[in-house]
Amino acid sequence: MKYKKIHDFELTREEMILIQEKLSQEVEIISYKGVPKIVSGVDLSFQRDKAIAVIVTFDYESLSLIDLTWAIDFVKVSYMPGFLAFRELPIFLKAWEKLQCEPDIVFFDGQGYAHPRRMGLATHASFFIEKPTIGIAKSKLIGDYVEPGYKKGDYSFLYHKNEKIGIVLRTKDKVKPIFISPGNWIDFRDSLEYTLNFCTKYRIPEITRQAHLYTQNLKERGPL
DNA sequence: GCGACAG
DNA sequence: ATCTTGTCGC
Repeated sequence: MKYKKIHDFELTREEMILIQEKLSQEVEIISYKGVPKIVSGVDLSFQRDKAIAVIVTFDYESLSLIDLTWAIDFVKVSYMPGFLAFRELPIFLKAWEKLQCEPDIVFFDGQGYAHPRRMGLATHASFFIEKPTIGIAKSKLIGDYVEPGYKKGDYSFLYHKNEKIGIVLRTKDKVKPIFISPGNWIDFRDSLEYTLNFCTKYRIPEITRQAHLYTQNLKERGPL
């Protein structure tokens, strides 16, 4: 949590860019050491000036739910492409503090390394929670790629300025692919493998799909 | 100037 | 992301 104070004040676009550029120098796309046992998925839902964040934690092997925590707070920053972390991290961290278990890896609903300054939501978040992270996006932010095959498991790489920044994965036969990118302290190969572990029968991997279902559910019940 | 643009 | 019903396709 050593970078938390960075968000304790209003930031201009230029200041946010400087923060992203500085943090990006510390990103390490490296192989994950060991086998993940407990993993978490994060998703947020908005309504007017408030938002709710949900963190679901699963057993990597059995895909059974281990824990579920959530938090609600007022949204202070509007959405701006490239600066999603500044809008969603505050509320996410509030839910993170309630977490009783300690996940090995955390999946986020957005980009990781596949960002203009290599500092997408998942990557930025890693510096607060100090855990390996992976970004799972339903659409592309930046980069170029060739359409992957149409069968589940087919994939291609996403490039930006001659650098590999992500993976375009077909998670189900004949459906739009999703965009996977390492957040931090994990590499492309592991990000792909761990994501595929959660690809059962839907386009969105269970780890983030479940978080999204709970987020929509809690909204309907009143809390938000 | 024009097109792109995570959630 | 959010506002919302029916409907086309496998």
